[in-house]
Amino acid sequence: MAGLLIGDVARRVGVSAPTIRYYESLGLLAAPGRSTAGYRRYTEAAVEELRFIKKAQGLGFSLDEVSEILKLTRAGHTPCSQVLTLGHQHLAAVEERIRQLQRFHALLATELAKWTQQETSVNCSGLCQLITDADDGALTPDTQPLRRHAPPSTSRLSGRGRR
Amino acid sequence: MAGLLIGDVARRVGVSAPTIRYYESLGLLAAPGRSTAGYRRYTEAAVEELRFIKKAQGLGFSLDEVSEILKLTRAGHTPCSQVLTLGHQHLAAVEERIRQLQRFHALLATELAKWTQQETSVNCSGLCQLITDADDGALTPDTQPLRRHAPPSTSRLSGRGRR
DNA sequence: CTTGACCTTGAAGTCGCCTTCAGGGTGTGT
DNA sequence: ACACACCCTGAAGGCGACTTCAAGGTCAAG
Repeated sequence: MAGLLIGDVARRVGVSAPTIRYYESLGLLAAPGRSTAGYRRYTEAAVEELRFIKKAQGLGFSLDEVSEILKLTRAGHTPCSQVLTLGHQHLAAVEERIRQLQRFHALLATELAKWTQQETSVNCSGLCQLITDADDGALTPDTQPLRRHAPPSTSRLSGRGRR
Repeated sequence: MAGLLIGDVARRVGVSAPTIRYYESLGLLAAPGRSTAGYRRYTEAAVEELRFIKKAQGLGFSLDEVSEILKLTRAGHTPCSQVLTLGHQHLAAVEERIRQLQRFHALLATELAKWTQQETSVNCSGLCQLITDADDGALTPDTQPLRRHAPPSTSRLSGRGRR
């Protein structure tokens, strides 16, 4: 009656309970009320805030940025112009990244095609030509390694202990 | 005369000296000869290897993968079929990532456009609408925050101490 | 013979975003 | 009375690719 338990919120929003505590520790999520036993008791508003955080994160904002936005919001300022600016920055970054990846894609596809053809004549003279021949033009200074594009993590589902 | 010092190699390739040592510690880069004083002495071949590593990395291979490729190469096997397999995997991953980013881009652009129009009516009621209104449809489970797209790091330039 | 820019090592710190652990309390059904 | 699923805290671990630190040794120029 006194509100949702952390696990309920977690299940509703689709994050883990420790994640929620973590957000609270960052000051991202306001500390909720507590039951006599010390259990966190959340309101629907808190669920919405959490959803907001997740959504913002999904939109490419870092937790730091989300934190900024929320601070401004809570301080009464409408942070939307800042959000807009950040948003445009993100948009530009995304565009750049897409272009980068497309160049890379074309390059990789071409190389792979070349290689699949002359399959037998494997002239990996010292260093594999596939890579050595790569056109530098497609490479940006800090091309990202495409991290975790298929992580065997059970995390996000967080389907631990249902009742 | 005995070869390049680690700093020379670093400057030539555009990485930091510790990075080179780090690669060596990973077994990525073969341990070079040493001067009587114990200084690493590199050959041009080593510079090429390092360039190879950086290029492979730029192509989206992780250091682990680069390591695999190099091990196979050194073992005399032409790793090209493996590289080919890895390459195809990367191609698929890149395609997926591009699709993801394009969905994200469309979403963000739409939201920004909406927002730029009704600029004045900034009704950030509690939580910024810009984000709250975002369509869930485009958000993938693990959309990546596009980390470090403009970090104030002096790292990569590594213009420390020239003589 | 000192200065200062280089080199050496191993260990620890950084970043972002959590997850996992250890050790313990709470609340409900049987 | 007991099991069992939940809750609490603070600390530590993990990923990937490095960077930074501490505490020294080396070498060429002035």
